[in-house]
Amino acid sequence: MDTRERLIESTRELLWERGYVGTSPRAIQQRAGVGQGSMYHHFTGKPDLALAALRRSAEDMRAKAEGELSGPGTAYERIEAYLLRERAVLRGCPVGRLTQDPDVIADDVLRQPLEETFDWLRQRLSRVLAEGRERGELAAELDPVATAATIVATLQGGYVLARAAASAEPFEHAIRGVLGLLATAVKGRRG
Amino acid sequence: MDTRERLIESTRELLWERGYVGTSPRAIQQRAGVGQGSMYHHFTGKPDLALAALRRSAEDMRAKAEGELSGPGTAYERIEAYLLRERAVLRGCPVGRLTQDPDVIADDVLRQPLEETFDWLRQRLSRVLAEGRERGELAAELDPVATAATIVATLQGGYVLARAAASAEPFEHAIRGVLGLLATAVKGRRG
DNA sequence: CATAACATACATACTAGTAGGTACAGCAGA
DNA sequence: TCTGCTGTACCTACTAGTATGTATGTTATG
Repeated sequence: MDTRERLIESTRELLWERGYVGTSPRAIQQRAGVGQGSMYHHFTGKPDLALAALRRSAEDMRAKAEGELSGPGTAYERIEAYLLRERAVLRGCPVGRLTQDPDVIADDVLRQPLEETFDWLRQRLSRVLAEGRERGELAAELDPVATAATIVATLQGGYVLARAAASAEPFEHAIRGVLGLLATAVKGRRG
Repeated sequence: MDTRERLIESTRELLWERGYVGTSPRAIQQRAGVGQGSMYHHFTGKPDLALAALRRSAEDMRAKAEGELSGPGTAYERIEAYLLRERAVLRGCPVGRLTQDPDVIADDVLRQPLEETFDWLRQRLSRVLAEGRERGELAAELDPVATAATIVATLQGGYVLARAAASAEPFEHAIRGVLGLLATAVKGRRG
């Protein structure tokens, strides 16, 4: 792996472990095994490095979600597959994590990839739900846009609860709960 | 307001604005208009101050939730009142915010109030849901424990999305979505 | 009542170490 | 030899805290 690549991967790890304000250029250099000069050669500074790392994390997240959501099965099954894979990993969301960092949110260049990623995910889920409704799998009353936002929020909030509890239990309950609620909107299961 | 009180309130503000690692003792002193010696007289250090601030925020959050959840009305109405008040404030959760801070999560003394607060909230919502089910307001299939976790997660996740978008829109969608899903489990509304 | 003894409250100066960089010199390959 | 890359030195500001001082009470004792 070349120097630039090592810097990006080390930054990804540190942003995940320590957040943006908690990650120093020095720490990145040490983890990557790269001198200060090299780092400032490849990147203009800490925000530039963070942007590269963040874009890669967002890309990863998007590709994985697309894998499950574009797969076969009913709308419910695809969303279930997506949520259960996230539950299986239970590592937390490297993108969502950064939303709590004031320096990231204050910088529009850094915030934009965050916003785009969540917008994409909500729209993608919304399309899956709308398709399911058109096919008659889901109740007509179900609001695809609002429900998609709820699913993404449940996932992100589940990670918040898991960190507070230092345990996976609240996260698993939250996923089970949203799938249970969604199941009540599945036609054929009702009544 | 005396010195100790000003220190706690300034710490609360800064923890909310900048997080734990982003909040320095110096910044706290300056905002409180208090000298360094005074700060270290009243508190042993940064973690001690953060603990006092965090406990107060948790207490606030709990008291407000209890106000809505112990009020009159059906289970659905009380939960709706709670969620809509949070939506009206749309300030974010000062407790949930700290879960993304590694130094807070790593310190059991600081993490404990976070865990207790969310555990309490999940249990409180769970009891409201169980009562609603017993009274025949809600479908028998509804899982109170899982659904309570979903509601708390939706709220916390909604704040995550709102920060990423620098807008209240995703948060409002998420709240509307979870209330819509919950409404499908309200008896009399089905079919 | 006067005053010594002591605790409380607040302030200033100082510390080692880190944050986030700039400036520049050397070196290896095309 | 020029360009890309890397290493070393240096810089200013800040972090979290200690050490040491002083001003103001608050009892205890004669």
